[in-house]
Amino acid sequence: MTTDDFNLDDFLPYQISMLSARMNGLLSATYVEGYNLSNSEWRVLVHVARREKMSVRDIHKCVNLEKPAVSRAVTRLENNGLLVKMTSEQDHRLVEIQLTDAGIDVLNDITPKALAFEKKLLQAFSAEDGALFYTLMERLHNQLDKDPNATPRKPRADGRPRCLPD
Amino acid sequence: MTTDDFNLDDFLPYQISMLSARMNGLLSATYVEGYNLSNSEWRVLVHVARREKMSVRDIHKCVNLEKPAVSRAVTRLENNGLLVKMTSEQDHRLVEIQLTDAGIDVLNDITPKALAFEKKLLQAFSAEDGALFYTLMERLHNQLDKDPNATPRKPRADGRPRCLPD
DNA sequence: TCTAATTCGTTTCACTTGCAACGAATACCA
DNA sequence: TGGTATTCGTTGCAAGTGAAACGAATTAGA
Repeated sequence: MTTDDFNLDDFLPYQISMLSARMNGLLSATYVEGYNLSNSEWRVLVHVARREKMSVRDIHKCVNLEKPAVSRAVTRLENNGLLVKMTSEQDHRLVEIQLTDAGIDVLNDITPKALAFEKKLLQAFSAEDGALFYTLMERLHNQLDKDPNATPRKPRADGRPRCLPD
Repeated sequence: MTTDDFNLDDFLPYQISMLSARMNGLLSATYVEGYNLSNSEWRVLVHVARREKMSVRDIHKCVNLEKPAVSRAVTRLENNGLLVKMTSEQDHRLVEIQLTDAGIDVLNDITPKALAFEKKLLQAFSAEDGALFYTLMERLHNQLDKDPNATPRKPRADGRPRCLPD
């Protein structure tokens, strides 16, 4: 195997990285529109919407963000009036994060746009291909799980237990 | 559409972002191993291997890196003795970048590891599924191309013309 | 030929990020 | 109960990134 034969463009991790960058770059335009939200802030906002009294740790556990990133995003969002932060009564280490009405408004405005963006993307696929693509991504995740050095996958945040506060 | 119905985990851009992050995070371990190369530096190194007398602009045009990122990566690689930089005779603005023997050695060591990593990932797929996955990614790229705000896709760097210095 | 526009690579700046360390609060356990 | 460990959120720090600006070199056009 000589070095010359290696072609970055066909290299799977690079391809996915490129696709991700393009896609998320374009998506940013959606939620930056008017509100100037960063990617991290949007993720936090979306996740906090799931439930009242979310803690920084809850968010960190579910969304793919480091603890400091969550902390800072929350601070910025609070400064912009989109959420409020109160120290928990039961455990003074914990912070209870909650959307404000303004935060809810913003989210209600942005969410449909984000979904429309996704929908437009998915027009590239037939219904079966769309499902297949998700399946294939899932297989790659499973393959990554086999490597102990891989970043562990974040649990799902939806209805099923895995991620809601214990 | 209420905000609560939105599930980040099923959101295509987020999913791809997660997959990319996990995959590239794990890959980094490969080329950091012993050489302490950053992602940018590895991309530059790989690309420079394609041809002698590569310029910063050539790299920027092909690899998905901003010009300043390329410039700095090249500087670091030069300081580490993996490539040399000479101003072009014909055009004094241009820089001619070229791997050193040390650079070639490093690349010859890392490349097979990177390919092995990719191969292991692809074990998640049957041969047909692998090809299909690439096809589906291609369709997503095409869909992104339709949006004028999307970052234009970098041309391929392989034998076929698109990317080699004009 | 002489000036203006363009190109190339670098630098600067503001911003984000990941990692480690820290103080405060709580849990654990002899 | 008292002392150690652990957990939580924040902060500092070093490094990386994107956008704009800049100087040097070249090209284009009057």
